[in-house]
Amino acid sequence: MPNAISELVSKRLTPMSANPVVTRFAPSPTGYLHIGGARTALFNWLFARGRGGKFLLRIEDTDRARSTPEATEAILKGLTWLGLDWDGEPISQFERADRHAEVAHQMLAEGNAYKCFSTQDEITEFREAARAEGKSTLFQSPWRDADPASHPDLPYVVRLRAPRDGQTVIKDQVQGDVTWSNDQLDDMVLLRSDGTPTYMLAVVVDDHDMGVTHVIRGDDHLANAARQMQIYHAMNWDVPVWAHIPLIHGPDGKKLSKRHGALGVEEYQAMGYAAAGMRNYLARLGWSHGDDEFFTDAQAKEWFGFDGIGKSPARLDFKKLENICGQHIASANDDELLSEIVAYQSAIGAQPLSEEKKSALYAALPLVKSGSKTFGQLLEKSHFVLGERPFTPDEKAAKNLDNVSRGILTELTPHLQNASWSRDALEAAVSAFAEANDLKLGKLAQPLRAALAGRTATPSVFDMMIVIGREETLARLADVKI
RNA sequence: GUCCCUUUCGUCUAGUGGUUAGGACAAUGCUUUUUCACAGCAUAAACACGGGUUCAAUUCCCGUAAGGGAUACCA
Repeated sequence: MPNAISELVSKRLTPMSANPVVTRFAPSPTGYLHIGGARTALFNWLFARGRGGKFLLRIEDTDRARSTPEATEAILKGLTWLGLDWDGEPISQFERADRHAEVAHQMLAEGNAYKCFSTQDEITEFREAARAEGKSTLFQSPWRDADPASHPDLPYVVRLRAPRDGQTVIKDQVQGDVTWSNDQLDDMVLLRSDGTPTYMLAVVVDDHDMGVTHVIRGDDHLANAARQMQIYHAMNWDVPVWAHIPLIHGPDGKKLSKRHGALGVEEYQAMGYAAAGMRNYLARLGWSHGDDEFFTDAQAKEWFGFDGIGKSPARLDFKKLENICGQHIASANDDELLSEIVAYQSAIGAQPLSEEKKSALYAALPLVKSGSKTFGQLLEKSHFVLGERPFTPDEKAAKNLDNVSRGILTELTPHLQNASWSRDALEAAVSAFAEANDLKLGKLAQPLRAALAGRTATPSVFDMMIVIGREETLARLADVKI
């Protein structure tokens, strides 16, 4: 009996970890890249990149009915937006079906697997009966020990001859030691009756062939790890280090649904979040490094490890996401910020900015980036350089442009005409005018703001005047003149 | 049904056999301010419950409850 060993034990971080790290992200292309998948990818990326290892991509497209090239495209696009770069070409699991079958046949030849001729109807019937009686629904194939001479000439599946005694323990980096009694694990199907490999087989073969050293994935796979380990053992292959991370839940604590959070990452891009902020927020969800909340990629790569990963599922909190993104926008380099904004606009299908507007926006970035949580807010705040004369004030701004205010602005205009065009001089001129007319600065600044930007949320009026220049400032004031 | 996992402020989390249980987001109030925002200060806010073990339990053990996951010829 090849599987007579009574205990299968996976390994912990072993001295093997001195070898180069190889991680992988293995999405199935049945839809967009959702936020949970994105975080799994991020963790794998962080772990590999922080250790000079490789981060590979494998598309698990063996489910032909549900897999689409569009979905693969969307996933790659999502990862690219998030800034998670992978090594080499993505591997198609489907294309490796021959190799998977080869391994299954090897197991068959070595007696670690067997042909099972039970039909699905028979199995279903068995399970229903077992459930009705409250007994274990684990299917025990009658063919496990059948004499090959008795095999009928019918379609069959290949099943693993799994150990029935003893236990299987996964030394998980996040969950700790998790133990299954082997009698809880049935003889899983390796090859379907049409000869195609099952996921369980394909994952193990691919991870092995790709040289994956650390498998970091959602804890919905924890139970799979136990079964997969039996395959590793049957093939006498090195077992990777496993880390099963808790899933992400929606804000209500329920499983993610379309209503809250289970959006494609491209939706997050369209909502105007900065990719760096997204990475930071996602990394912080379920992982921590002391009290650090805001950090760079370089820090995350250096700090990230299994120790900091929590065991309980985390909820999505858009407020915090916004806050973190705002901090990243504020601290971003202007050139990178500009190109990210351009990408954002194209993602939401907005008119691309002219070169002229782009440089105007670039000049305004230092003024608008500190208070903006999303690119949408940043752009809105930048209206004073992006809009065209004559500015149509929005509702709130219009309130600051009643006849009285416009009269005041008309009187103020000559003082600005004569002022030298520096921030200090302008501020002095406006303050002096306010004082002379017994006005509070705010009384004056609000209409001025409305005239210059047509908005109420803008940078300082003096900063705006510097950015748009004397001529434009005076022209905008002339536009609202009585 | 069976198996596995989880549980610290509303949320993300730090943390420890003896702490005033810390931080962040959100909330509230105040300060600053030419608006929004930013910033600063302050307030409120948590160890799921029940048993043990212990001089001492949020921390260790056992239950209970609640949540989640797995139980496929899906991935």
